[in-house]
Amino acid sequence: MIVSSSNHRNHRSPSCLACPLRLKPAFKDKSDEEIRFIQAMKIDHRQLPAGADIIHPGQEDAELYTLFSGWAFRYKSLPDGRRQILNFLLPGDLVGLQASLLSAAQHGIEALTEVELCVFPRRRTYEMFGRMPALAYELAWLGSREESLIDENLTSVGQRNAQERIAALVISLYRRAEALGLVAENSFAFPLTQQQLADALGLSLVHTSKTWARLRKAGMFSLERGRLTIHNPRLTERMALLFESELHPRPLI
Amino acid sequence: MIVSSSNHRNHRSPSCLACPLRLKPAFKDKSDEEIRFIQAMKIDHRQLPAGADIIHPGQEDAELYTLFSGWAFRYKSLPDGRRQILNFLLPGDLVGLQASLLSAAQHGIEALTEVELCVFPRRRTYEMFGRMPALAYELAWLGSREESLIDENLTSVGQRNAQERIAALVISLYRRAEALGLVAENSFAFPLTQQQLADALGLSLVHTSKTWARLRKAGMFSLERGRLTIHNPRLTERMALLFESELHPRPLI
DNA sequence: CGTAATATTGATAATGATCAAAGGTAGTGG
DNA sequence: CCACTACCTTTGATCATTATCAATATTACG
Repeated sequence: MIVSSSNHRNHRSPSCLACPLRLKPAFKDKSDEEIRFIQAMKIDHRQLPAGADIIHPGQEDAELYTLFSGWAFRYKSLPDGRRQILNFLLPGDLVGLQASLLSAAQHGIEALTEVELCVFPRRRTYEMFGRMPALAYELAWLGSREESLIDENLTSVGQRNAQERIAALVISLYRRAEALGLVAENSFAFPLTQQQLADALGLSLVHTSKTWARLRKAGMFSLERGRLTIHNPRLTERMALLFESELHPRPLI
Repeated sequence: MIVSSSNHRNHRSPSCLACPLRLKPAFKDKSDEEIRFIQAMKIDHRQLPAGADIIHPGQEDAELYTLFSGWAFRYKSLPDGRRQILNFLLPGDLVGLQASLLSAAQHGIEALTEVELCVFPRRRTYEMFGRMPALAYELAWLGSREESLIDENLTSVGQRNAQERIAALVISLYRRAEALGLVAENSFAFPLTQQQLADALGLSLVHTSKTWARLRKAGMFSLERGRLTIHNPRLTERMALLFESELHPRPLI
């Protein structure tokens, strides 16, 4: 399913000034002028069902989006069908910055749940750099933050074993959900299938299922009616072998 | 070894207008005005030996660099010493964009060979966004290109087997060297140790050595006096399972 | 209620990790 | 120029983790 069909246009487009995402702790304060500029740039507000393609691999005219609600993921596929999920996108995340700066998308982006997207014209990205440097800087900042997330995933897949990878992924999503105010009593909505987990972790479906079950039975977390509860976040962080950059001016070894 | 020591300052700082990197096919044309602005921003030209830290993990005041000559790599370490090499940096690449936009470096950057760096003040990055939007856009573009490289590495480490990973890494470096005009008769300078290869591929040193030897004996490439020759680049690309995004509007599966 | 998608489990195979030891190579200093 | 050292590479043997195959629950949904 391709985004460009207009059936999903939502005419009750919310005002950016009143955007609920502005209230979240994770969001920096923006001036009203900037918000008005964003509002003027916004050309659409779209709703898409779970499983929809937001950007398909190779697409050359991908617009720039902001994820207003729901989850999505970026992925890359090999010619034989294997695919790697690169990172997950949560509300407030920028969608398609890389695709709109490069001439063609080197990856796909798919809606994981039903999503709402704010749509901005890629053609005017360059204009924005000229007229709203603070926003352009913010864009670059968001891009760097995404890169940092991918760095973390690459480190996971390259160096951690199955248990550690699951712990790292789960705690990373937990922390992000927490920053958005989506965590209540250590639990948050967790819409991933095990196939998607496997594709993100670089593991087979079967091994993912077994390791997931083992950690669940060991009491690391539980999953009920689509909500994941992390019983001891700090412990999970330690099992994921997180945190080193703060400690060592030079890598240990 | 930390970069900030001034022993490595080189007072014969070359003019940006005459920068040899401007001549390379990979570089877009910039106006003389932009080049003069870059020249004015440039505060130093540094030389560092192989193995030197350019940015260390957690560093908060990392400057922004351009790699003038030599190779470097970005990496992340786990508390127990395992490390993942995230990507390699070749001449003309931006060094430390992520570190200068985020409050602290989430990774380290190390010189792989002796390097020369052009140094720009991180404090003035923001100023540049206001005064030279075209350059700011270029910066964001370079950042996206780096992210795209990491996406590719993550896909490799998550989905490809040892042979395919080696083929993919080797061909990726080959293509980048080619774009810089560093390839002659299918061969280019290749300064990596097997430990660094292993850390980039997410494989053990021993398995890397064995697989590397197997591919060498199978005739994929040869390595003599520090130069790698790829005997059949197209074939190597196919063995790496490269290229799908151009072909499929939707992933096969 | 039936059907398709998703999750679980057991058995076996393959890939890659670890351990250990021995060659190479380059650089240093006598 | 040789000997010494440190680092890097190669190789064989064994072990562990993860993949694959196959069959059976379970859940979600029209």
